[in-house]
Formats: sequence, C-alpha cells, structure tokens
Amino acid sequence: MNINSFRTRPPPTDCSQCPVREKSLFSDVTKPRLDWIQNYRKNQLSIPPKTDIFQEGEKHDFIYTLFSGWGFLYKTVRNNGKRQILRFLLPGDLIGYQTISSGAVSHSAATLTDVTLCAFPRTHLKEMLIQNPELALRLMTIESRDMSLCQSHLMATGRKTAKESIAFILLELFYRSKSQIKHSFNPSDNSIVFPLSQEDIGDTVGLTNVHVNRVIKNLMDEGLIICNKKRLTIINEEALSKIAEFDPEILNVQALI
Amino acid sequence: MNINSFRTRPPPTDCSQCPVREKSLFSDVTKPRLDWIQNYRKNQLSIPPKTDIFQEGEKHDFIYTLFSGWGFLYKTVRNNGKRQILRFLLPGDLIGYQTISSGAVSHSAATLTDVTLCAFPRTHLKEMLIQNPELALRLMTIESRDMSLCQSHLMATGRKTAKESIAFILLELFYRSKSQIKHSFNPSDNSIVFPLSQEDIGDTVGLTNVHVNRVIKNLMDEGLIICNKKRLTIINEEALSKIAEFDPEILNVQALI
DNA sequence: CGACCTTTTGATTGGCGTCAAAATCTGTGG
DNA sequence: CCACAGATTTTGACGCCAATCAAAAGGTCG
Repeated sequence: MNINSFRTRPPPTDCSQCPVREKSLFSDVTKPRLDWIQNYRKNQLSIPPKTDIFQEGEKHDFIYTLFSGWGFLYKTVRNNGKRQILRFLLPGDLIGYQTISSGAVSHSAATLTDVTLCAFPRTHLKEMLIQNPELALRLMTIESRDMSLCQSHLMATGRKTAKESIAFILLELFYRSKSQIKHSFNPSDNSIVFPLSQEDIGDTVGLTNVHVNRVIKNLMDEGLIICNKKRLTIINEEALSKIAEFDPEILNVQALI
Repeated sequence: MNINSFRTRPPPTDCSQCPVREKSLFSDVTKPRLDWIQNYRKNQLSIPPKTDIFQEGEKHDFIYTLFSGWGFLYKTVRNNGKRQILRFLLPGDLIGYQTISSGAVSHSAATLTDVTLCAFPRTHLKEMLIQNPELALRLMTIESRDMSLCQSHLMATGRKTAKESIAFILLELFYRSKSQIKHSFNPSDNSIVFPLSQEDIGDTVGLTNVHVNRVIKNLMDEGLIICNKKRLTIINEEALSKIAEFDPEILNVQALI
C-alpha cells in the first residue's frame, strides 16, 4: 500500500486552518509568511481508517502534517511480528521527517480514523528552514515535545506497572486531544472522542489486549474512568493522575529558550 | 548536588577537539566559524564518576556538550523509586536543551566515569542557531538520532524478550563507542571499554540486575560475548545482531534531506 | 586489610502472557 | 430494519518469564 494510491487533491484549504487549538508548526505565523508557506504545499490526501500511510523502509519525497483525524507511528519486531506503537498523531502533528541515511523512513505510520494530510516536498521544507530560522526553532520544539513523550513511554513500559502505564496513556491522550482536536472534548462529562482499541493501547504500553482489558475493567470498576464506544470519560482525574504519575507539563517541553 | 559545586575552568581547550571520531554538533565546521562558536563557550567542567550532573526539575542557564567520558540521562518513578535510563551520553553528545515551560529540565543526568563538559549559555545557543541555520539543521539531526534510539529502546522494552533487549543495548553501545570514542575500540579482539554495571543495563531495558546477570551469563555461555572487568567483547557479532534485531543504520537517522 | 560495591546463585512468588471460547459491538448488504 | 460476518471486548484456566528475597562470592579502592 503506497501513499500514492490514495486520493490526492490540489490544495483547497488553508493548512494553517487545521482544526488544532494550540501550537502547531504553522500556527501563530503572520499572514504574509503563511502565504509564502502555502506556496510550498503540494497536495492534500484523504486516507481511510486503519490504513498504512507509509511503511518502514520506504522512501518518500514528502513530509506531511496531519490536518484532521487520528493516526500513529509504529515499528514491527521482525523476530516475532509484534507491533510497538511509538507515538499517536493528532491534528497539527508532523510526520515523516525522520529518515536513515538512505532516505528511507525509520518507522511505519497508519491511520486510526479517516485522516486528511497536507504534503510538503521534503526538499522545500529544508529550504524553508534555512530561510526561516524561527521555523527551525519551532520544529525543534515540536521534536522535543515528542522526545519527552517517548521518554515518558519508555519509563512507563520499563518501570511502571500495567495499571500505571495504562492510566498514563489515557491521561496523555485526554490532554492532547483537548488541546489539539476541536470538538473532541465534552466539558459536561469530561470526555473525549477516543478511537483506540484495547489492542492499540496494549501495543503502546507493551501489554496484550487481554491484560489491557482486565486493567481497564479494574479502572472502571473503581469509578475512575469510563472507556467504551469510542469515548473516554475521566471521572476521577486526580486519582488517575496519581496512579499514572502524570504531569501535563511533559506536553510543554521545548528546545532552548 | 548542583553543577555549580564542580570545579570549573576557563576554556583551555578547543571544543571541536573533543575526542569523537564522527559527527558532533561542531565537527566539520569551518575554522572561522569555529572561532566564532568558541566565543560563545563559557566554561569547562570536570565531574567525578557516579555523580549527578543535574536533576529533574532544576533550572540551568547552560547547555553542555560532553567532551570526554560516559554519562547517561535518567528519570525516577516517584511512586516506587525505580530508575529508568533514557539515553547514554558519549563524547560529542549534547545535554540539557530539553526543558519544560518553566525552564526546568525534564530529566536528570549523571556520570558513569570521569567526565569533562563544555558549557554554553542557553541564550547564546539560541542566538547561534538563529544566525546559523545549518547549525539548527545539524542539531535537529542529532535530536532525530536520539529520537530513533529512544524509539528502538521503547520497542525493545515493550515488545522484546530480556535476551533480545540486552543484546540490543550491548550492540548499540558497541557501535556508538566505536564511532564516538577514540581509543575505546580494540580491533584485535573486537572489544570496547564498557563502564556500565549490570544494574545500569537493567535500568536501561527495564529489568532487575539479577535477571540481567542471568541473561548475560547465558550470552557468555553461548560464546557470543565476553562482558566483565569494564570491557565488552563481541565474539559472534552476526549471531548477536540476529538475536537483537539490531541494524546499525538506526544510528544514522537524520532530519530532512 | 576492611568497607563497599558488583556479580553470582538459589528458592520462591507473582504479574502478565497464552490459549480458548463466549459475548458484544459495528458496519454492510439484502 | 434485519441478518450476517468480522472485529472487539470479556471471561476463565493455566503457564512462564522475570521479580523478589536472601545470601554468598568476588572485585575495587582507600
């Protein structure tokens, strides 16, 4: 499955208008600057749910920003076929800038829901960054945030119990969803849209779907959350945060400054 | 223990002369440019083994490059006191550029051996990057390499067995040591200097020192490695790589281009 | 030589995986 | 609107990898 097989369109919409509520690569950019950026954009892609965007080892001339929908990056262990989810992709996130020397991407990417991507030619982005050092700093900050998340996941998987790890990923996605996706958060019951299966959660924290099920049932029985029908409700945020040892500040990590 | 309590000296040596064999932030930089960079450097620090360089939550006005020695970044789980090592620091590596919004660093750093650091004022580095977009691109590439390693560790901890994870970390440090530390590699027996304890290895891959011991004994009994007396010898690299599913290319990940 | 750290070994426990099957949900077409 | 297939969730029984606890042996350094 190659990304070229998906429906592409010329740029009909404004990439800065991606439905993200906080900082993305191109938000807060002045209008003339934004027009200039738009010139570099080439295509917009629509991709159905549960579909690979690209696979580890493929070469791509494009870098993508996620315009709408949920996706994730993952790697597969060849020895045993198991999958490790590396990072969830929400609107505003950047994909595909990490390559090995041959130009091949070092991980796969897939969609959870219907997804729209904006594509930028890789060479143009480099040019943009050289001419636009502030953009480079912002990209570094995004990368630092992602690094902070990866490190937190590593700590969870390596040194926390199943319950702590799962509480952590739920809270992380709850906070990110609130800040990165419009119309996802429902303040009346403190819930968000939540398209992950329990197997997806397991592949994120290094557990089987069966064990994830038992832990989530336990969290629900204790009245901390409700997690079903593609919605996640946080009932007792304080207790859950304590179990998870979750600090929202890890989502505000930045490079320099 | 604060970094200010360590012996500091004015810059006697050339930061670009750090004993690293391959790419670091400042290698391959033209001489005039390098002189310019040197102006930004402030101090050089010497720190003894098994000592914290800084701790999670502290604020620092400096960013450091590791000039010589081994170190590592880590986080501590407050709920249970366990430690997770995030990344090993070898000569040429950059430390301390990742902060949360308050300016506090998001992880701790410590030394394994005697270490010498070069310190740069944080504000100056930002200025350097704005005036020097190529430097920003290089920094992004270093960060991408570190991200690739963190992702590989996440996959190992989440989805690989103890034997596979340990084989992986041994090979990773073997390769990095060969390329980043002069006089570490001994080609006659394919060995490197290796200052980690088995507990350090466990804190990297999410295992106890006891289990690490059993696995390393097993790898030695099978004739794949020798690991003792602060040296690591790789005897059967092919077999070890197969177990670890280790591809040296992950050390060449880059941003863009 | 003695204190401390690291490695090694054994016995036992437990958290999570594996296997299997039933129950429930979801989307699709008739 | 129902029927059906496939995906996802749920539950139970059982097994194993790695943790825990404990103690001895070996290394290192002042």
